[in-house]
Amino acid sequence: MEKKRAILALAALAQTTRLDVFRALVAAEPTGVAAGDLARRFAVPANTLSAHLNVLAHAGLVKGERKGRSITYRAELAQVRLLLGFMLKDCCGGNPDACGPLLDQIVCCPEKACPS
Amino acid sequence: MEKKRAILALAALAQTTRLDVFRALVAAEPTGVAAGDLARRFAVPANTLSAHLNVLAHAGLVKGERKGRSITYRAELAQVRLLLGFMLKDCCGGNPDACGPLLDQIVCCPEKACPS
DNA sequence: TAGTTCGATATTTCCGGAAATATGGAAAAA
DNA sequence: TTTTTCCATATTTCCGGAAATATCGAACTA
Repeated sequence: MEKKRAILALAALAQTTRLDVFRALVAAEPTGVAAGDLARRFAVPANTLSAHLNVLAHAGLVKGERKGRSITYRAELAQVRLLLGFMLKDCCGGNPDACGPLLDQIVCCPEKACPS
Repeated sequence: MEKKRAILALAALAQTTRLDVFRALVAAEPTGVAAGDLARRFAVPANTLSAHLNVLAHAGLVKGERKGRSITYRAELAQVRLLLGFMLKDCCGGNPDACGPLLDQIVCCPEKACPS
């Protein structure tokens, strides 16, 4: 991932409502959530939420698809993967010695990270 | 890492100069770099860089220590670790099925991630 | 009806000039 | 020699203008 897109993604996530929405969409994979449902869930006006969704979409982190009258948004996990890869490269690539303890302490799904 | 601090960190990194500086400091671990050297390297006025360093420090991503008349800044790898953990938790914790392919494709130091 | 776009306002962020603060070296004074 | 004074360097703080962002009512669209 190039720096420019990484900055877009970081900025998109650096806002309370957007981070909440994004987390909800990741958790809702692969089904997705309608924009209106998100607006209700987080008590945000529809137009404000629309603007936030637009920022997330512009960063490539989510994608909307019309489903009848409503529009279902889904998280783009591939983009998340690229973003995390970019950030890890900054640390590990820039300073390999820091990589070991860094990855060791990441507690997420260690058994899947090491498919023996 | 709590959400508030994660947002601070994401916002701190979502800016070209700050991301550049942060990357340089990660690469310069554990020695660190003086503020003035960073200003020269990235051709940014001292006061502007000082403001950026302040944002990074407030987010806990870097830390400055006086060394004589200059101030040496260092990256806080522990905080980076927390931030990456937070982001991974959003994906893996929120949707464990997405975790496997996500971590599999992270190319950083795979041999260290899986210390057989 | 569900969402988006437009337009206006409030707030925040970015930037750099000017001045203030901190440190230490070197010369001058006691 | 010790202390003070002065000066140069390093960085931060203060300030305001310009640009970007956040928010929401109202109109528009699918």
